Amino acid sequence: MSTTTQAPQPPGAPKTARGARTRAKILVAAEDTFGSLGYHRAGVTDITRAAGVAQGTFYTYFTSKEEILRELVMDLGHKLRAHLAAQVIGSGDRLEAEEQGLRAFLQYLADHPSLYRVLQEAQFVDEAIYQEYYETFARGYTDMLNAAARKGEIRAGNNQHRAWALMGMSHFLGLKYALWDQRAKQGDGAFDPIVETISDLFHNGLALNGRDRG
Amino acid sequence: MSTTTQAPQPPGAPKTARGARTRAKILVAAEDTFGSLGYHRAGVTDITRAAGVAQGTFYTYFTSKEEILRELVMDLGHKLRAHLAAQVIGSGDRLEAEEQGLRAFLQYLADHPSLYRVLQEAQFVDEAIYQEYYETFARGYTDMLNAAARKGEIRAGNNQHRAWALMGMSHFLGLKYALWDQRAKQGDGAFDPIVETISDLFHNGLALNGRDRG
DNA sequence: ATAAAACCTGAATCAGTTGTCATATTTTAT
DNA sequence: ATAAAATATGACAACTGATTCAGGTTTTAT
Repeated sequence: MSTTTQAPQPPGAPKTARGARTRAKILVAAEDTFGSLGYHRAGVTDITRAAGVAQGTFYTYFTSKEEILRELVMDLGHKLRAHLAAQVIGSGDRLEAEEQGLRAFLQYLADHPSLYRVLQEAQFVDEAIYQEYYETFARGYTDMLNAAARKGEIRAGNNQHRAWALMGMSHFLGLKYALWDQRAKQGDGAFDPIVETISDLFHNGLALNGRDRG
Repeated sequence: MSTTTQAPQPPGAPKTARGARTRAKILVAAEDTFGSLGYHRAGVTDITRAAGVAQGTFYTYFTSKEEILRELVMDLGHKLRAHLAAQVIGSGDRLEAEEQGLRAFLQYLADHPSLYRVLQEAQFVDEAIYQEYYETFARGYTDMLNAAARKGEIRAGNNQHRAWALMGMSHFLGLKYALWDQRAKQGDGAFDPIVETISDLFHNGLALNGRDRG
């Protein structure tokens, strides 16, 4: 048999350049629409209108509104991780990478506010995908911290706990300063004071005297 | 005129013991129902069924499904703050209070998982109330850190940034360890290792050598 | 005891949604 | 050039779920 085994395309995959274009348009429109209206307020109608196609076309490529959200979440996650990874290369050590990473994250959020909304709302539509998103992130983060600890760049400690704590810090700082506080999102060094505060925490802790205790 | 000026009751306020009871039943039922089904999946029907009253009764006390969510958010916020405040009195200094507070928060979340879901979902129903919740929290937190800095209990630094960072840490640690990781939620010291990790961060930072830099 | 106020009921209304389908158009392969 | 496959259309079926309302029941005040 001529076994030119094609990678089994998912059901709604386009088989034409035009189809691929349309699918992509819908995806972008969904990101915008979910981002501004929110998942529940956004109807499929709103998405297709924004994409400039008919309602029915949506169902040529996606089986449901929920499915497109899932795809969006994975998409945005990949993009963010790629962006952060790119911004962090060239850091001398882990602590420097943390600073760069935080800065890059805040900037990315300010530039792509939809990411946040889509992701956070996904939590209540399909909790599994939300968990997976953060567990994946945390796994990578933990590994990096473990490597840094081996290299003697950071103190020994439970790096899984730390990874979740650091993700939480970034998340809330982003929420407050990149999304809610509009002023000063412009300008390249807009987030420097925040990064500086966190850097100080990493280098010196919060206690007045950096000594150990019980 | 006999000016016995009553505090102007909100529209749907009950005027009878029975009414107050019913209203309370609905509120509790709403917390449970939103908590387990989520805001959107939970119908008013589900709430009233859980409360053991007819649909129509709901609208005797609340003007909309959205309104009861708002009330719930404020309610839960008050309860949580009261709980944390109570658990933290008797701490020697701010750092000890942070540890106690984190432990108490994690335990509270494990015991009242609805809090989290209701609050996070409120974000997409009425963003203003969500912001207000955290801004209120942050304000109090910042004040406490400022006071601690004056007393020399913690390093000088931007305490607003720190407040948001600390809230984020708690939030994510709670998400992961109090809500998602089921194992070991029992037992009094279940969260001790986590608190220990964060305590170490506060006392010694993340860097290997607690020296200052640039 | 009785009228008034408060409270409760649940069927009906009403606005909006997702997802389907028969049909029309465009692209691809021969 | 032409048939087959892929893509696009938009009206519509089927359903969901919030809110209303006219009328019954319980509580309160006199």
